[in-house]
Amino acid sequence: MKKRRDFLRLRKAKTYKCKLFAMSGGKETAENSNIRIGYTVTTKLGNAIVRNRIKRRLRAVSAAILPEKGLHGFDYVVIARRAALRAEYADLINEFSTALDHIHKNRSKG
RNA sequence: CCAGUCGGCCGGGUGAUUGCUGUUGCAAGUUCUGAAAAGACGCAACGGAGGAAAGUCCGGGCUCCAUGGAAACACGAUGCCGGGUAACUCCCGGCCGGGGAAGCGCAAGCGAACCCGAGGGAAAGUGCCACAGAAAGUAAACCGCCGACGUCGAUGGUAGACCAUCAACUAUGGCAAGGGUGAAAGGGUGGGGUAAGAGCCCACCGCAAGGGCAGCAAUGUCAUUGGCAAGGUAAACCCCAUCGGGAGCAAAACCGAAUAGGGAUAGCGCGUGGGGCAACCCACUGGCCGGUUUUCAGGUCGACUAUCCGGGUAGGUUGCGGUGAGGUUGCAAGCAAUUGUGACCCAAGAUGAAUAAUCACCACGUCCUGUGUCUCGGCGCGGGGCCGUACAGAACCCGGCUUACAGGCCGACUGGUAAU
Repeated sequence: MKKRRDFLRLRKAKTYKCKLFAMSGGKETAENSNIRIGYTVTTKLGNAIVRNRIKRRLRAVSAAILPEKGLHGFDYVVIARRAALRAEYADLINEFSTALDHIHKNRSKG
């Protein structure tokens, strides 16, 4: 996602929080359209070097998991926390997967 | 060899695997996204951060807007001199001032290397100078010094009045040398002089004035004269001189939905007055237009209805990757900044923002340790720990400044020690 309004639309969506990041997600587009994801890394987390590194790690994780576990028509927003910089890759994978399960649960209602 | 100061440069390497991004080539579809504009998807080759890319503090290029003349005022910037540059508040060279170990001088002071300086004007004006101190600027007098024709005492002339000499004390008197306060006390040192003192006088130092000489200049220097007048602060107001349009790539150009506004034409006949049947013409008045004001000149605008048209917003493409104040390098000129000229080269282009990750080996530093050597603290060679390898990410492009930075390399200067 590249537009600010896409991010704002997910502010009230279902959210999963952990030490590494917070993830929001919801069904926003048609059933057959692509999965979309956006990353929020604020200036509080560090300088440009640190922020770029966090975004690269999160992209690597989502590229590994989303093709399998992501749902078409869903938008996701990942808000990074400082711990995401130094966390083990395996921990990131686990938390990311848990977050997706949490968001997808009870999706028939909303 | 050691220590210090100043300046310049570099700022990890090689390989493998997996990714990201751009360009080019090939391939591909009645494909996918989108109303459109436009974009996405495959394979291969090649390219892919910095010395500060940072802060966004100056100066330019570039883009758009504005830009009639004159005068005054205001605002902002700059501020020793010369040179460099596209330009600068930058750079180079010089001058001056301040600091400054050794040294010179009785002293005041002078003072090479090196460091620092927003370094025009304080003998136009105004303001300010805390605390302390008597006094902070038309000087003044706390302690202090002097001291009569005054007071008191002694001695003498003659017992007294009175007079003379000496000592002490003192002022509505003289002084500012010494003490004390302060960041700063109205030239300094030495001598003469005096009741005590004082540029009161003299010598030297400092200062000022006009002059000679040297220098493009800032300025320096020489003698003469003056006789000390002129405390500091302009990064307080101010004065003087010089210079100065605005906004920025979210600039700007092109393509281009919805909705709301805009323009043109027609109708109606519109701020005031006059003419005309009317269209319209003339005059006057008002609003708006440059930082402000004045003046001359100029431009522009005014209600309602209908029809038609096109620009702009969201979004997209270009701008934007390249012949450029370009890079590498040689020669020449110059103390230098820099300039001239020859040869070779063409080098990231993202936009929720690529340039990375993992592993192996090496490199450097550090710690532990073995060993050789000598001037006994280093240096050389070897092994290990796996500890450390910074600051930091282009965002239209250049020139500077400032700030951050693990570690390393080179050069110059000064001083010390040893040897020749």
